[in-house]
Amino acid sequence: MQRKTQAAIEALEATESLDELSGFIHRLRDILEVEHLVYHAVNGTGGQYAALTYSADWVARYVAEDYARIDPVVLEAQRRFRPVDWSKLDWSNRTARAFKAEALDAGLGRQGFSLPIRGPAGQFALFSVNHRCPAEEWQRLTESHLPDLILLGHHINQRALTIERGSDKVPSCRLSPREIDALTLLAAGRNRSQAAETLTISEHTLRVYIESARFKLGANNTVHAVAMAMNQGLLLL
Amino acid sequence: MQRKTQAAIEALEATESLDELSGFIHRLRDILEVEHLVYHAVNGTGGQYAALTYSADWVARYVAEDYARIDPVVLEAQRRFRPVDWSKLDWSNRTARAFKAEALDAGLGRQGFSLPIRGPAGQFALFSVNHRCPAEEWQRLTESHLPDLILLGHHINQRALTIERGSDKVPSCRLSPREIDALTLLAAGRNRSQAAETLTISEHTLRVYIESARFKLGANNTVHAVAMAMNQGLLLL
DNA sequence: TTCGTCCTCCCCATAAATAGCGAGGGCGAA
DNA sequence: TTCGCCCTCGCTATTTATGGGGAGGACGAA
Repeated sequence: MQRKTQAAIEALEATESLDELSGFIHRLRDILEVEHLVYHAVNGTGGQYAALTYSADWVARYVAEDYARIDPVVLEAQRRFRPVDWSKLDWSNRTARAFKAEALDAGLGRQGFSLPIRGPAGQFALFSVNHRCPAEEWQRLTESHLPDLILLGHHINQRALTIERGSDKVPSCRLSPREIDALTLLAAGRNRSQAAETLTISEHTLRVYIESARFKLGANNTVHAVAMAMNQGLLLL
Repeated sequence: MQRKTQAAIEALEATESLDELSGFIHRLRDILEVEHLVYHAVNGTGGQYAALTYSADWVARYVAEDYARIDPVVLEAQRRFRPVDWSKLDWSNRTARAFKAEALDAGLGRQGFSLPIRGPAGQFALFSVNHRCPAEEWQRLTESHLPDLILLGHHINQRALTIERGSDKVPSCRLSPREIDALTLLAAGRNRSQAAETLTISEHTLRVYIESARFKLGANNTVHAVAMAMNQGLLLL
């Protein structure tokens, strides 16, 4: 397995476009001998990209119905660091059961897990493996392959980031220290007068920083500026 | 090496407190036979924790001078997904050179790299390896050990999260879909009337959602609420 | 059924942020 | 040295957000 992973990662490095990445995902599915493989990324500014082996029908329905909002796997993975085993989630409520029925209908296997991956600027991706086998076999599979899959997931994400913007680095404008201070304090919940007091400057000066930051970031207003700065990892809080 | 990593991860699972984690870092440093090892985490709400082998003096100075704001390694790692090789950074400007001189003075080796690790709710950690050896040897070391170190870093972070709050799950309040919609649009730069128009509801209704979200999140104002929601990964944008 | 939560709508007064005009000194790069 | 950027301060007017009070229907869980 380790050898296979190494080979897969090397093949991955050769992918130059999102199409090739999709092809890679399909080949990797065959190599791993599982039912489905999904890489799905959402970047901090709302752009989405997926490379997956699900049927086009299921993908279309998932997107159209905005299932990401109710999919228990997505909801759980967003709050966790560890891989999420699908069978260990709460499928008891009505929406979850309906969703699961639809998923099985669309050809998904009953076993699966999803690996949350987070990148810079609020980027979030899920690398999911889906399979059709007895629970014990699935248990063995996941335990033995998890380290390799974690590594693979991270490399895929890194590759996707690199393809998307030529590097995995977030392009970010430079804010001056004071501008960062100002936005940080606002993000922490202070209003302008409190923030100015904290920085021991006049409220007007603080305002100048906010305006300047807004201008640099191309933000429409303060809320927007803070959100953008957070997305770009400019605020240490 | 792979065997060592496996053993280390198993030992890691047995740590039950932050002190034990610190002890683990020290032992791991000896096992890896490197100069220094650092795990440093910042959670979304500003809490910090570090387990490291640096001298107490250097740590005290780093914290007192708020070096995280100027440390080129930290600044670069925040915008990247891949490990950051210290030697490949820009050390040319004045502050960076002064910082490097101080670091070398404090007993750090010239070689090093840092692995950015991101958890839920805006959590960010750096797992850094520092060593004292010729550049070519360092090159070989990093190349051969990188996969293991990535795995180790993630396990350490997971362990730290688990120790800190009993699980790696983020306790987060539930926002209703409309509340999420409202905050998301505000974060995207729209004002209330525009956001209301987008959602085809009255501006007043939108306001109710924002207030409700503010209340649930315990936020002082809208900017704060958006920042908190982003930190908790509640906004998909 | 009842309770809680969510979604939707309205008015009014006050607090806060935004937009516009200024000004001057410091400090580094070209 | 000049140009640009950063830091600092003041005034005024307008727009926008917040806080307080209401109200009703839908829907799911206990």
